[in-house]
Amino acid sequence: MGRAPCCDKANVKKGPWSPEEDSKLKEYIEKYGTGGNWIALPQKAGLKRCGKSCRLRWLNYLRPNIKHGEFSDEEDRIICSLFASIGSRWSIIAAQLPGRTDNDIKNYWNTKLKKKLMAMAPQSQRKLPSFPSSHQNPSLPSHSLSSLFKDSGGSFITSCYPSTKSFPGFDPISHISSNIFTSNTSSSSAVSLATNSTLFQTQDSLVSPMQFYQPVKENLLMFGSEASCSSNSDGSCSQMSYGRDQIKQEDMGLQSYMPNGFEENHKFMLSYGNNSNNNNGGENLNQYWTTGKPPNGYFGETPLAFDLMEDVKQLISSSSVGNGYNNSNNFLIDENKTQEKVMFYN
DNA sequence: AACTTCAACAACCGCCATTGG
DNA sequence: CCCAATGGCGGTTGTTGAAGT
Repeated sequence: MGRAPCCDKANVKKGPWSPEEDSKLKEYIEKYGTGGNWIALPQKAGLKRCGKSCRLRWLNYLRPNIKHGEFSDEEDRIICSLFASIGSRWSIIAAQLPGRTDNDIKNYWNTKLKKKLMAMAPQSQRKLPSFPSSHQNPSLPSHSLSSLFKDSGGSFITSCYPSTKSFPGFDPISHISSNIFTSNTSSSSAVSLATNSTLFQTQDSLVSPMQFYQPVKENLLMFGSEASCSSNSDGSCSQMSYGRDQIKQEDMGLQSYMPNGFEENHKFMLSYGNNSNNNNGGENLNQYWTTGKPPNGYFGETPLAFDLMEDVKQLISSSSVGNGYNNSNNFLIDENKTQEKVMFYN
């Protein structure tokens, strides 16, 4: 038996919204709020619309401070840079562009920005390379420019936008706020990206997508709303930490963030604990890593990025570190309990 | 003027994650 | 723990108007 429909399809209006419907919805929400229930809202507001449709209309068009119209060069830059990094995570990208909706950005990318990019590409490379198929890596963004780098040997973007050429789409994104990837919802995981130049170089010494990011801290790739870096005993620290959302909701998305340089010759360490000092979970895991054997697939096996998340999930759910998915003590947590992290060291 | 093509964007659909009974 | 309801997201389709023939 299939899922029950969210509304009575026969009795809901579809198609473009009329001004009357808009004002009904706007007035109702401004007066009563959404009540946390979109499904019930249309009936209360006197609308013959599906709840989902109301939600979309409100979020994409009616809510205050929505920006319509031309995208600025600055916005182009941010979109392109983020797309190159995380792929088609439109909601995350939209969170970095106040007033823009994910739908808006998606449309803008599909109709203009992508073409702009293609138009600037050399003739021989105008066809975007094929992306990894879903059976290889179903979670990889379908239009990930990181994949594009891999598949095209890294030459596509560089030949479009050599480093000497100023192009709004692929300048470094140092201007992006440190709370990049912070969603505007209750979960406030954030990301800051950093790398050293060698770490992210592709195997064939061509350009890496990460070169578009300004290094913030050497040898560090961190996902989290504040920069906390734990060093290895030898002082080296190459760390990636991911916000809670990346782990819980988009855990496989971790692969998307795996820079090429990590695929070989890098060890990884997974650490859990609370924010300032590792708790037992972290200690257990550190011990696991320093004294025990790493999970299969961690060292020198390619494609590491593809295997990594499975191993992380395995670790998290293993008895040695407890059930990290459900037991928040096993994550790094900030004082607001919004910043749970997984870290990797080399 | 009529028709066709194309671009832009609004809206829908289906899937998946989360939540709460 | 299970499952239905709901929310959120990304991909896709539909609609509209402008431009071209």
